[in-house]
Amino acid sequence: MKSSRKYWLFKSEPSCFSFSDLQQRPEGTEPWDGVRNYQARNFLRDEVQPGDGVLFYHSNIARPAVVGSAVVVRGGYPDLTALDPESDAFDARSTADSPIWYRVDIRCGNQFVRQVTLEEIKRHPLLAGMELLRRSRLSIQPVTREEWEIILRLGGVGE
DNA sequence: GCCAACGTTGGC
DNA sequence: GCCAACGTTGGC
Repeated sequence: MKSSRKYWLFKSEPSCFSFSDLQQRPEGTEPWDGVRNYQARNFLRDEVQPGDGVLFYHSNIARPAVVGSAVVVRGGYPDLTALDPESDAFDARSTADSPIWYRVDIRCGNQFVRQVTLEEIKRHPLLAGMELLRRSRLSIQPVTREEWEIILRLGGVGE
């Protein structure tokens, strides 16, 4: 049985990696690496699948917002930055045989015509249950199909 | 830049 | 396995 498509929200500080950075990558594709939180890791390793939809969220700025969509093009595989002593995300506990951290690859979808701000999400009755409003620290979050559709519509785009 | 929330570490 | 100390996230 083919599992159905899932939807996610990925956070990024735009000063670190923005949606426009993603758009400028070859084929708009980038490994989503450096995640060092176990719950987020579990999603990346076990649940995020090729074809899943991603809401790209800019955090830690004056006007936090979902700014675009993306699609998963490769499911969970070991995050090799954990093995690289030169990397900021190096983790001495992780090894090639027994990796701790995982990443997925995403490809940019559409930049929103208008950003969907955190403030707007808070005010929207149908978005009040979003994980984003409850688990402030989680950088990879599941999103329902309904939330996905509403936010794309508010953003003024299809996928 | 402040600071509350909260995930992680490590002593016991 | 508890929990205090510590570090980081992220809204404001």
